[in-house]
Amino acid sequence: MNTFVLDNINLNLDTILLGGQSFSWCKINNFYYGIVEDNIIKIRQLGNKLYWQTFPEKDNYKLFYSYFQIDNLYKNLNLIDNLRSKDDYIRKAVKYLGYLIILKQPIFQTTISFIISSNRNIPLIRQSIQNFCVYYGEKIIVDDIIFYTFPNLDKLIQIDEHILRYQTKIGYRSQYVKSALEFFTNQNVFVQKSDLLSIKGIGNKIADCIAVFSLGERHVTPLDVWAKRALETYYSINHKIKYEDCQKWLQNYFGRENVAIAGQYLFEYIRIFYKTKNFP
DNA sequence: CACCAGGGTATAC
DNA sequence: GTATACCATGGT
Repeated sequence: MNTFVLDNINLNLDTILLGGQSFSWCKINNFYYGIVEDNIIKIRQLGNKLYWQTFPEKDNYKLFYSYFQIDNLYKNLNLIDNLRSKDDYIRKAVKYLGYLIILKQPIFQTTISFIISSNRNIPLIRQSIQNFCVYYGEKIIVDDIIFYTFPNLDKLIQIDEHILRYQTKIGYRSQYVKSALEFFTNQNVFVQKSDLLSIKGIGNKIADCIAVFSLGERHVTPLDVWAKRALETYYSINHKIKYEDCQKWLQNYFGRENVAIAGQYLFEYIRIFYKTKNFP
């Protein structure tokens, strides 16, 4: 395993990897294993060290550094410290959740994943993504555990829409996946948020998921039912406020560069305590 | 049985 | 521009 030494900080990998950002990580024997398109990333945090390895290509520094945004790590943690002193709920959320980072996930897998996420809960989304991998991905064994990679464009485009719908259990969203596959077939490398809105099944919220979790956008956050609950509960913002106006309010309140990470804290924090209405 | 889940589309006004 | 029905699937 490779080692990355953290400067006296502790990342909350449970929330970062198993929360709302990605649906492709699992925790086995205290190691996290993540399916990142053709690769598996294995990681564990012990004391102030991150131990990591990649498969099947070993020691893929480029992948690890990019996915975990290592080059921006301390800058981003600084932003969290600034936010904490500025807002009481962020302060509570950081106190409870510790340090979170926003991953930079590959565009194709992220787009398919969040198209599938619409109007469903996280366990069900996970299950569908896993179906994609098991049925259409490549088998790869790591530590005697069987994984399946996320299928690529060339593979998925061969699958009949009705078969895909039946096997992955994504229901009516299969036509949205098809639209995404056509988009990537005609798209050369660079993807912008405005392009994503041309895909059927992608509206404001899912486009923001992809922008934040894959394209590195920082000045918006996905406004789903949980984010709206957080805004209504903590900041008395009516949930009927227009989507774009809501983002503007967040930019004004938290600062333009902080909306994504602030939103991530509010999302993960309220999801834990919403039922009890008690926010320690 | 009703209602909900990291929503979006089509249609109607 | 805004409101509403509808969309599959599985869990509670």
